Amino acid sequence: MKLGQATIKDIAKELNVSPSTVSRALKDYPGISDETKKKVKELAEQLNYRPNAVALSLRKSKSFTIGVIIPEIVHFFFSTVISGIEEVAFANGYNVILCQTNEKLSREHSSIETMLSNQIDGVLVSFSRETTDFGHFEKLLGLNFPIVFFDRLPDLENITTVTVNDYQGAFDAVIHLIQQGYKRIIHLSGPQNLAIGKMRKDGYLDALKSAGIKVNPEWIIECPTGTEKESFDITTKLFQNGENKPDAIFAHHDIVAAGAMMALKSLKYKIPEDVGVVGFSNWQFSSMIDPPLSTVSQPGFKIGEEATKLLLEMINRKKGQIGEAINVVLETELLVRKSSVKI
Amino acid sequence: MKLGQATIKDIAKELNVSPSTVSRALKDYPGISDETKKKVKELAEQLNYRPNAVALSLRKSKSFTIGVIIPEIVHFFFSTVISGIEEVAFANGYNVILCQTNEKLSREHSSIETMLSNQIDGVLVSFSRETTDFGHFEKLLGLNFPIVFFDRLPDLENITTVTVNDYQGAFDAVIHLIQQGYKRIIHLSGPQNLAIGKMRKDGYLDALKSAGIKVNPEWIIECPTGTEKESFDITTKLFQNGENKPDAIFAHHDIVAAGAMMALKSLKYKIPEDVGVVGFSNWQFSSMIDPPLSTVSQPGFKIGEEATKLLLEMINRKKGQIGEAINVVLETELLVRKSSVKI
DNA sequence: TTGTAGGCGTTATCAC
DNA sequence: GTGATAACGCCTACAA
Repeated sequence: MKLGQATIKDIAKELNVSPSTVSRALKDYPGISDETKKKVKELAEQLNYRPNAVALSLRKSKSFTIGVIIPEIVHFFFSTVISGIEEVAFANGYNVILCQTNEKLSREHSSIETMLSNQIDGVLVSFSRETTDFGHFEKLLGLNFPIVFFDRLPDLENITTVTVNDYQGAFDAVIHLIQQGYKRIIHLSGPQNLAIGKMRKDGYLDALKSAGIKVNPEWIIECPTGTEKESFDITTKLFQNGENKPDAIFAHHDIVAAGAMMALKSLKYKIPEDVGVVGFSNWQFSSMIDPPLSTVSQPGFKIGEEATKLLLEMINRKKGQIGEAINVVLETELLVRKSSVKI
Repeated sequence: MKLGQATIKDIAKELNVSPSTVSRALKDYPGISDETKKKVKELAEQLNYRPNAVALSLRKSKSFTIGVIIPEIVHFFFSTVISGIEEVAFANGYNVILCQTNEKLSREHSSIETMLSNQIDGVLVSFSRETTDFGHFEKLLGLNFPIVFFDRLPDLENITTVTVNDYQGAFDAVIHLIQQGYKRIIHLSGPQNLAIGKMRKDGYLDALKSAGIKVNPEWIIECPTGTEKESFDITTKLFQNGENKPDAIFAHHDIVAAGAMMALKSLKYKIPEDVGVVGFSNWQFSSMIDPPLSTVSQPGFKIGEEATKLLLEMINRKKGQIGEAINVVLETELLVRKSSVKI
């Protein structure tokens, strides 16, 4: 009532009818005379009446609001996902409440608490890097509360998920490098406690195996934080000395790849002639760097869309009953640019 | 009640006390026996009681929710702003409802409507490119509804705003180019119906004037959509033929600059030797492209923080009474990288 | 120290 | 066709 907003009562009083009549008139319920309807609607228009969604939420025990829990908004990938979420939610009359966890478990807990307090109808989750125990989600799942996990999946049964085929994406990328004639392909991997990190590594390993290349365990180097600087340092160290140096890099994501490329360039290696590079995620910058970075694109917007569609279906009890698992896996696409084209 | 959540009533019934007693006990109101308090709190804990924020909103006519209206979430700048907003809101117990307009006025209207329906306590706005009439905001401002405009400002009096000093940022950038010895500096400008576009152009113009360089009106080329491709095409055309070609580009933002750089490179111009380039906004990719792009960095996160702080103050009626204008202007920082260092 | 009642805005149910 | 009432969950002035 900040705005001195008109309520149904105000309209009722002004027209000397009961609030229920006004309510019915506004919603074109049967059994209201056309005359009353008209009067009510006109006055509503005039007073700029706007239904109070909070009162409706209380009344209906439904808020038409969904929550989104995300590690970091500023990651390009996540921002595209949010964009997709927002589109579908908006189109269906749902609001989006956003919380970023900054990869902190504590923040994940409190975000969920406030969201539940706010009676969200369901939640889309990509959990934090710190999250290893999923009790807070299990409790909700046990109550059949609608949750869709996207991008990062917990090790739980009967959950609804949307991911990309990270394994296949990685596999394709490495096969591509092999086809281009690269032989000593290293992997700058992501944290191995996230499924996503494991999947990409597995794709890398299987690609090498399928080409009959023996895997050197030293070729897998973890980049836990995933910053540009980290991978710059790692790459510099790797290529500075020693023999039998790698001739290609498959990076866990584009930032890591970019850091590696900068290191290579500062060491005067030529990309792609001396070293080929492929990243993951198709960040916005990837096509603009020099040479343009080959990468595996993930359909972020689509992930957001799909996850939200599923969530809304669960909310409306069409799908996702207890015990029913739905797992959507979206395909990646290998974008071949200059950084990996030797031939 | 999706979750079969316990309510105050449930607790009251179980303990054979009245709901008001429970309410008071939970909030440590004076005049409740320690014994009752303890019993109530224990049971609340046990039942996993969680206050219903919706009921509270209705009761108090205050939702502890703020709205954010933003053109595009996937713009790096905006995503950093959102991040700042989210941080401050979260720290103060406020929720953030997010709507992106995709630069559509119609969407801006409907987003505001639903947000108001949801009884948001205030709103942070960066309006769409299509918005030229501000009636919908004026109406709210007239009702003393808390609004903070950021980044893009409407031409209205007595409003609360947070921006960066676009003029100064542009001025600094162009002076820098001049100091580097560039003489024929063109400006790939933004849409001139946004203040931001005008400010940057004015900074450009004044910098040239202050250096005694006569401005050639043909040196200002508008890039209305601001895509990479657009600026690639414009730049290609510009540098392909004709004499007395420009020797530097000041671009309205980094994407435009990146498009221009790609065009220059494909025409075999050397950056920065033949042509210097400076962008605006310090997008994430800017330091990673080749050569790294000099740019004017805007403190996006800080904008979000400041705007939210102001909004919360207005909501709590500490500042921002009718007729009081607060305009925060944050300073930009020129980041000199390779793309503009000739000397 | 605790209980009662009314109300925030809306609508479903029953009554006239 | 329309009105009165109760209820969603919570808080608080007032009463006891």
